[in-house]
Amino acid sequence: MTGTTETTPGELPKTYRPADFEGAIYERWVTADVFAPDGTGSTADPELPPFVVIQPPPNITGSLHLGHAQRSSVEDLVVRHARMLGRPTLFLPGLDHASIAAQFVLDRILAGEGESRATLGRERYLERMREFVDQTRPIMLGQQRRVGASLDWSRLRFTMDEGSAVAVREAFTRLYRAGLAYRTEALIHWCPGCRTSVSDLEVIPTPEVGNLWTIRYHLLDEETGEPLEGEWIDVATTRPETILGDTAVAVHPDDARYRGLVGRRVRIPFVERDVEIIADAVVDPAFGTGAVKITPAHDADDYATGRRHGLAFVNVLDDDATINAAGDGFAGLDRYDARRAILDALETRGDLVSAVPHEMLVGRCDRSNDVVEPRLKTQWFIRVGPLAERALDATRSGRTRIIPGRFEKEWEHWLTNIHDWNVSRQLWWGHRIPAWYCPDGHVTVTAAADGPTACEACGRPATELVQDTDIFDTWFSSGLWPFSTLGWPADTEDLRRYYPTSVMETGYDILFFWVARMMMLGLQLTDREPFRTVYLSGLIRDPLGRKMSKTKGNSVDPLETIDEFGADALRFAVIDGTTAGNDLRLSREKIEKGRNFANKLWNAARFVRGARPVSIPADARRESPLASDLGPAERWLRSRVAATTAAADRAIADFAFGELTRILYEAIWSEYCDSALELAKVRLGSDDATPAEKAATWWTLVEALDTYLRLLHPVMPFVTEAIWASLPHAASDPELLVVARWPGVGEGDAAAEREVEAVLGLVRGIRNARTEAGFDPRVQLRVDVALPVGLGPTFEALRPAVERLARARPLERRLTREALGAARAPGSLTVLAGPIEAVVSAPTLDGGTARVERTRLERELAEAERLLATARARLANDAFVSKAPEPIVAGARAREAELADQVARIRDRLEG
RNA sequence: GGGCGGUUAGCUCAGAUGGUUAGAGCGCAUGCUUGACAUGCAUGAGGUCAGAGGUUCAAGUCCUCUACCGCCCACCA
Repeated sequence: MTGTTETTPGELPKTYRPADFEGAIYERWVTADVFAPDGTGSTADPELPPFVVIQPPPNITGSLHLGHAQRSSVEDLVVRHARMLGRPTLFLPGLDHASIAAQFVLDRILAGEGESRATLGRERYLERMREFVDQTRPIMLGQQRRVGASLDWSRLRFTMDEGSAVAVREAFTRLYRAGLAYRTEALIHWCPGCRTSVSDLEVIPTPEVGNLWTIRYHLLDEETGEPLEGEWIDVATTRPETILGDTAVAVHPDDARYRGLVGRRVRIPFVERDVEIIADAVVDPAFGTGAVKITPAHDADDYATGRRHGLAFVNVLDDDATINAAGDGFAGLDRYDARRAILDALETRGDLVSAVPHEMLVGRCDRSNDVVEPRLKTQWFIRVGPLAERALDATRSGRTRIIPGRFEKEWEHWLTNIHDWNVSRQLWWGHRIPAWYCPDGHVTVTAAADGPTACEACGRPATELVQDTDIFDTWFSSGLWPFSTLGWPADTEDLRRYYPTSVMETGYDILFFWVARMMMLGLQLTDREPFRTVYLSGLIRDPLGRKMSKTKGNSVDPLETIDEFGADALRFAVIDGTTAGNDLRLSREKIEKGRNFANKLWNAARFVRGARPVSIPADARRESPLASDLGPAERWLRSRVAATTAAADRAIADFAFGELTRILYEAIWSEYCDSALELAKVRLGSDDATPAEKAATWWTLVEALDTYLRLLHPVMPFVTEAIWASLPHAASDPELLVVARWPGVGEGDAAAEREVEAVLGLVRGIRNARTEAGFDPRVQLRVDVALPVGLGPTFEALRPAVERLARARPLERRLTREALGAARAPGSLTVLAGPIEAVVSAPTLDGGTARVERTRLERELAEAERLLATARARLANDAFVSKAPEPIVAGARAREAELADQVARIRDRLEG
């Protein structure tokens, strides 16, 4: 697309109503096919390196929340910026099947219908899940469009699609062949509510006050092997029901109290099992009684102890956390009912010694909040040690950078202390583990879609093999996301061209869940770091700092916000004032700020359009004004635009997006609207300016606005696109801003900036004096001005503007301060605006004005003297003068001279 | 028990490599129907940068300690 069309700039309605145009603009982008790196509307330079962001796939469980809106906004920002730089840019959309989260949601829905997993059975349950997902998918994709995410919809992926299935099977098979996936019976975390094992990360240690019960185990008579009434050992436990699985009692080897008991045996009550008292350094003699009951099948510590001492492992829990047959008389009871029953029974026997309240951490399921039970189970694990090494190397070497950098410490710590990853889940919605077992216990793992043809070990035919009923942890397929989405394991063109990806943006809360896994699996399977930069966003919180959640009722629906304020306002709100990795309290006020900013820009554009000089036709092609027709205000504006562009470039390079919006807000509102447009109004309406000069003024306004729209587009794409369409464009411009070029940095003009800002300072000074003296804001004031050498031409050029902005007429210019002194009359006001000095004549001469003037000058004098004293003290310090760098010292001297001059001038006025 | 972050205006937050007088928005005060905008304009008030030491010519910024708040990791039954 070359932009040679003769488009007449469109209209800009009087009122900014984002709902009127945002949807239409998104449709235009899609229709023009600008989001695909190779789309027909793309203006990308194929020679430039591609820029790739694979979207973190939101869970397909219902709807997007504000956190998603923020993520999408940040991702879209970097993507749109790269696209405007002309890089082939891929922003790939996706959805995550979120197995456990999705089952949790569906189970609740089913419960409302009187159904359950059990009543439906696997096949019908999965059917229901596919129906559910088919319902939520379009809702979620629609939400992404509303936010304005410039995703390449032709590449939409799902973690349960065929491509992901192939990748999952292939990845697992390769890990298995490399000895990095293994199956073993081990202690895992079991969530009775979800009826599945969960990983370490999904167990949330939750503080609770429970009880520490002390229980008496009777020693056995060494002769008869029968329990002795008078000899015992007291053990402490917080989970009495685990007594049923005890297979030893342990004491510390150096504990004198128990030295004689090591090697003796005790009888475990109820199950009537005789176990040995062992010595192990894991026991803390200072805690409880110093003796610990050992339940190797239901406690991580005890499991390790059991391994060391070759103890028996007795599993006493069923999947639903009821006591199983091993629990003898308590079989069938729920774990907590069993606990009470056991305590009652112990009390009856006289073996319950004490019960004291005890603060402890209880592991709860991240998803269901149920208390998780450690339990023995045969599962698949990923051996992460070697993978973690490579992930660490990626960040240590700088090949992958984490922003903000402080998270690299957590990354280091987690990856160096990582345990093997349990990937088996006893759920239904997910990728089934591609492992088949033969009656002889052999294992066959294959990536083949139809499964193995025969047992790898003994050759038994496929018909005799049974596939593992478990599925993978949802994060296993997510971990392949950066490359499974590009076609891996096939050697596709996409993979060659777009992998490794550029930026991975996500919340810091899933750094380990997801980013670390992608890094480990990516390095192992593709031999490349899957991304160059990890950008971690903070979490969105409510105005009180709480995490947003539907159950708390404090969550905000992004669509409602967009309906009311527009997507641009929301995008601005979640980016402005944020820093990487820091949480954001999102309030209505913040979104209003974004909406107001968009409205301001809208109205500024309306003004510019309406201010077009008659000499310029409505459908004129963009022109660059001649330098000779520019006045100081125009040179100042062009210089400020250049400075803003440079600052915006730097902010984006630093991933400092909060800084980016601050810079643009300031430039557009405070400089462009408050000053540039006000100065331009005067020149455009002046009888003295030539048509060429007026045209130059207008083109300068258009040029500046055009640049600001480009700079702001990645943050607020809709309003900038809408306004841009209403402005004249250059022949080289495309039709849509979304694929227009990012601005280059123009030339600065330090003199123009200095001089115009001095004159603007004079305006502010006069306004200030007027307000303080309580003069009627409407009345014209007579102002006499003394200027420093060199400021004359700029002052003359801007004189009409000053007269209008400060309501100062006549505005007389006297070259010397002496001449100015002569203009002073009783009751007049003195204004010191940097290098400019002015005398404002009071419209009415009275004592009140004089008093106000005197108070004001005295206050200014005190302040100036204080600053001067500080400046002098600094320069009087030899150490400063000799050690500080030359420019700093020179600056300090200039500062001192300026302050001294100011003090002298104020004194002069006060005394005169 | 380790580790990390936060503490800056009434509120929410910015403050690259230490360097003139620490900024913004909201809120507050006063005044404005100035021909783009009351979703606005003008002017102003408001901060011993959590506390205590230290390094330095110079500290909101670097170091140490302390106090609150929050987070991550961790096998005390």
